[in-house]
Amino acid sequence: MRNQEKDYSGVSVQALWRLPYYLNYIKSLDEAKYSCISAPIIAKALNLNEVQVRKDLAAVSNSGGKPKTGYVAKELISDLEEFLGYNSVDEAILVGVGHLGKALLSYQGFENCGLNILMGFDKDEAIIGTNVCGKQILPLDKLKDLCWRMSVNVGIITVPAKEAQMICDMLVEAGIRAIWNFAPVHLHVPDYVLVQNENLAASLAVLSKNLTESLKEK
Amino acid sequence: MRNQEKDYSGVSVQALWRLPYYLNYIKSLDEAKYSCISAPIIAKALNLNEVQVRKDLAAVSNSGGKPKTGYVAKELISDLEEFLGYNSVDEAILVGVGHLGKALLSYQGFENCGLNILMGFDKDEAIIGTNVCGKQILPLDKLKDLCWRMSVNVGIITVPAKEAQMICDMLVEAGIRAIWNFAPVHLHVPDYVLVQNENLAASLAVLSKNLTESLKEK
DNA sequence: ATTAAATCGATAACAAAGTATCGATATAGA
DNA sequence: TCTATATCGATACTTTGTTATCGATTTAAT
Ligand SMILES: NC(=O)c1ccc[n+]([C@@H]2O[C@H](COP(=O)([O-])OP(=O)(O)OC[C@H]3O[C@@H](n4cnc5c(N)ncnc54)[C@H](O)[C@@H]3O)[C@@H](O)[C@H]2O)c1
Ligand SMILES: NC(=O)c1ccc[n+]([C@@H]2O[C@H](COP(=O)([O-])OP(=O)(O)OC[C@H]3O[C@@H](n4cnc5c(N)ncnc54)[C@H](O)[C@@H]3O)[C@@H](O)[C@H]2O)c1
Repeated sequence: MRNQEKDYSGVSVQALWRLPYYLNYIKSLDEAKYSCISAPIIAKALNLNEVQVRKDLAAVSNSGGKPKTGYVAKELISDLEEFLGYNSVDEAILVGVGHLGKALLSYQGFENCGLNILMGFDKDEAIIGTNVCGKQILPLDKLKDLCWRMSVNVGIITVPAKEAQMICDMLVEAGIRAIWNFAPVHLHVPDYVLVQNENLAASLAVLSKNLTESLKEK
Repeated sequence: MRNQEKDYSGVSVQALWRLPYYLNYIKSLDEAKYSCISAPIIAKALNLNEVQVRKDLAAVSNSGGKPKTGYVAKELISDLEEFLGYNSVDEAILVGVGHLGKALLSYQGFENCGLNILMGFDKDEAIIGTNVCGKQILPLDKLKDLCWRMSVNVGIITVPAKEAQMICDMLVEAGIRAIWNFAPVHLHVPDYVLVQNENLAASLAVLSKNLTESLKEK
């Protein structure tokens, strides 16, 4: 529901979620001081179990670590980036250029993660023809043709919940292979299309439930 | 890393994530036609296992279901809402009123989920004093005092990654008990403070990894 | 009234993820 | 050079989460 189910390449879904944190942490280190980094140190920094870190790293890196010293930071970084696909760019389009859509369109950080959002689509005449951070906003009727022509694989849905399934169908029709869905609904897609849900309301529910329980404890 | 670890009230973390989808789905049904709803139907609609649905519902609802007919939709809705804490409001403040922060501040949907974002904080003079959807933007030096006075429990972090830990410390100092963190970094907090990470970059990594593998398959 | 079909709840089997342990090995310091 | 220690990788174990099965129960149709 939340994540993809399958675990590709021997890496579990949950492990995959941890990888960006490893990468981020290792990158944040002072290179001179930490040319090598060990599993226990990473584990401590990220509040994880040391064995888990070792296992996760083993799954994505052949570089291997040395007893006493740990792993070579540089190699880990490049292995993680390679594994996460940060080096190969996916082309994406976004549908629904409202508050959230605009935030995503203007975010630079995705480019470092191998996602290139080419343009936005909306049904609102007022916004069609404008651009957000240099990215054009186009009408929906251009969607299919452009996706085919530019071989876009990823579609981002930031329209209101009740429009989401319709837009989803349109994206599938346009040859999209993966959908990043921010609308709080379950989408129906053919088998060959991936859906990654980013359900902030669900996330919030988890937070508030835990908060309630945590406050109760005292 | 991604979620809270503990499973309160006999509901696993993963189950908790599914609950909002159940709620959403059941609410979307035509009341007249579906005054009762069965686990197999819900399972089919959300692409889940029937037994899992039954188990999840059993954990949050005492209403119980009847053979042949299923559960009473109305009761399920109210039990789910109650369990998820949608009836009791948490007060929140948000720090970092940039692209993403503005989107969150202007989103109405959180109110139905029991989250009330009172106001925003930023360090940028240009935005301080303005308001977003009726919510005031204040300078950081007002943060601590206001949080104490209004007994704010939830803090939302939407500042750049490198500022996040500092803001986090400030929130902890201000008595915040739960942090919803949108910056792609691991935050260090005392035991009694909850952190829910909303790491879009990590989410994207999962998506793009799966996409790559999925495209490879054919 | 009896029977057939659908669904429930409980239990049990299975699968996945996380953690502990242990021997092997590389390094730093005696 | 030798020894103590930190860390690795592999294996075994534990916990958590998912799925299958089965008897019991309710309803609707014969
Ligand atoms: N803003 C948030 O913080 C936030 C939080 C959680 C979830 N979400 C979800 O994200 C989605 C977008 O939220 P938002 O706050 O940006 O909403 P919004 O109303 O600001 O933007 C929606 C945009 O979609 C466009 N749109 C509507 N119907 C369309 C259609 N059929 N085709 C193309 N474009 C269409 C509208 O013109 C508008 O520009 C919603 O599903 C919402 O539930 C948003
Ligand atoms: N925009 C997105 O789509 C997106 C996606 C993924 C992650 N994020 C993360 O969310 C965070 C915010 O992203 P954004 O795109 O809104 O950035 P942004 O630059 O648009 O906004 C950041 C805001 O924080 C304020 N700020 C900076 N330092 C501050 C401080 N010390 N105290 C108070 N306010 C401060 C700035 O004035 C600005 O208003 C970042 O950590 C980013 O990595 C954003």
